[in-house]
Amino acid sequence: MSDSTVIPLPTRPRACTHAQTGIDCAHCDVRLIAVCSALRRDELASIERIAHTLCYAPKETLFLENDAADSAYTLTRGALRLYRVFADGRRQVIGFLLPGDFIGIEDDGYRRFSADAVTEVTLCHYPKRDFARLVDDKPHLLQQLYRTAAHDLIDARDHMMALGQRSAREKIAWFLIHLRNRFARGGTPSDQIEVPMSRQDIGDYLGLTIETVSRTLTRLAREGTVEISPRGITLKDARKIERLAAA
Amino acid sequence: MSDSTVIPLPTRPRACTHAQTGIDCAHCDVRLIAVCSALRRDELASIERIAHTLCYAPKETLFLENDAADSAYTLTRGALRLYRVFADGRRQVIGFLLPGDFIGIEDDGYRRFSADAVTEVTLCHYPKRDFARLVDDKPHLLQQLYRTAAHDLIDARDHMMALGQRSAREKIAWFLIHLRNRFARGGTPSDQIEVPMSRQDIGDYLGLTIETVSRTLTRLAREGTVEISPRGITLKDARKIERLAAA
DNA sequence: CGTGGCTTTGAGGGAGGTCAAGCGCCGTGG
DNA sequence: CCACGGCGCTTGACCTCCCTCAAAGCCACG
Repeated sequence: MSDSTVIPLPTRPRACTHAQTGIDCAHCDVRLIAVCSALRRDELASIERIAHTLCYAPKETLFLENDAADSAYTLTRGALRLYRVFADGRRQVIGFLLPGDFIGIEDDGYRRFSADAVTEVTLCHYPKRDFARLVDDKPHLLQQLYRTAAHDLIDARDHMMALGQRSAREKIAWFLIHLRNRFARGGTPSDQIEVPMSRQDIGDYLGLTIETVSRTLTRLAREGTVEISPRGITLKDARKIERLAAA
Repeated sequence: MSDSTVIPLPTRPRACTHAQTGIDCAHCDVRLIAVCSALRRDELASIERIAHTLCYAPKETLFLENDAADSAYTLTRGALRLYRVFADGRRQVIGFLLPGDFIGIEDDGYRRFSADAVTEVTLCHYPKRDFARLVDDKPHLLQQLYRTAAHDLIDARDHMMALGQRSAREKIAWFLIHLRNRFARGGTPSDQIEVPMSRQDIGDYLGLTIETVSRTLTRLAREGTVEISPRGITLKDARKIERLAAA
């Protein structure tokens, strides 16, 4: 994100074409991994009542840093990018969110980062007020939020390790392993990794330029360690990548 | 932390010489900023009952990554260093803790980082079991812990910005401003900053070598922007440092 | 007064950034 | 249907910032 001083504008969210039918938590894909997993089956109605579904197209912006934070979200489909930018345009991608992830933890009133859609995304949206009331009402939901925050902290510190100590090669390896494991979320991780984000995104996530990302990947590909395809990367020698990532 | 493969051993904590008298939360220096600020005056006895005071000398280790996490702490005096190390000895300092800071958030059973004393420190120590029971009992304490976690997350992401996007010069400037503001904690920040940690610590905190830290500081000093003394740094041109740090 | 730890300073090299050009893919419009 | 343009990715040449290696200075402490 070197040059472009174009400021993205928050996009008006749109009702999803496939979401004519309202919220049905019991059959939600992320029921078991999202924060709402803290709610018992008979409590689901209380969150269904305050939630509604939202969709964004790739590149659309959910919100910008310093916006008023008047809603929380659970991502149910697609991938989001969270980031902060310096005045001069340098961008740090804080993280990529995948289905089951939650937004709404750290803001006391205003957002501490910007968020936009990497792919087509679907979200479960909660007005902040209603959500806060719900949390007040259900202590186990607060506990779940606390666990989520704690987990995010671990993630952030892993990320710090990568940014501060690893070489470009190690950063890329770490990114691939990290992405693979997150896609798996408990299930068996596949070495065929979908990579929906651009080189620019990856670079800004790892503190590298797009050229270095590209060069490093092609070098790994030439060595036969990975295989690069238009919308994904396959680990041909997962062990080697893991070793690099652990380093 | 390039070479040394010496593994520090957790140190047996010692009763503090000046702490013969047991815990007295009402007169605690960090009463208003620590997590226990969530407790009403009449609730203090419940935490005094489970807490006791601990002291460590500089360089002593509280615990290591992967240790069982069977206690939580509030730091009441001195400075701690939290860090993780790679197998090959590379070290990332996660953060420095100052009076009022809390340890005990992110571990589900074992520690995610190591911690040791930078200066002489005093801690308020809580056995994990007792502390957990207390939290279960007091929802407002859980809320406070949640806020603390959220705040730590913001901190971690600020740190990520520094590690990923800033030059050596900007990193140092950011570090100085950051430290100054944390020492102030609401009060008026003084441009005379105590810097108890070594160049090695600062380097590992910022993803730089000690040589780069040293060179960058002396360059700032030669420009008259800062003044370096044995145990501290004075900002002679705070504006300039702030501008660099914001970058 | 010597020894060891921490810091500073210098010289040299290399990983990754910068600048620039070219390629492949896809959507658009003639 | 093909030409064109734009965007994202790759590749190359060059350069710079920071790392590496080495030596010397400065305290503090025994």
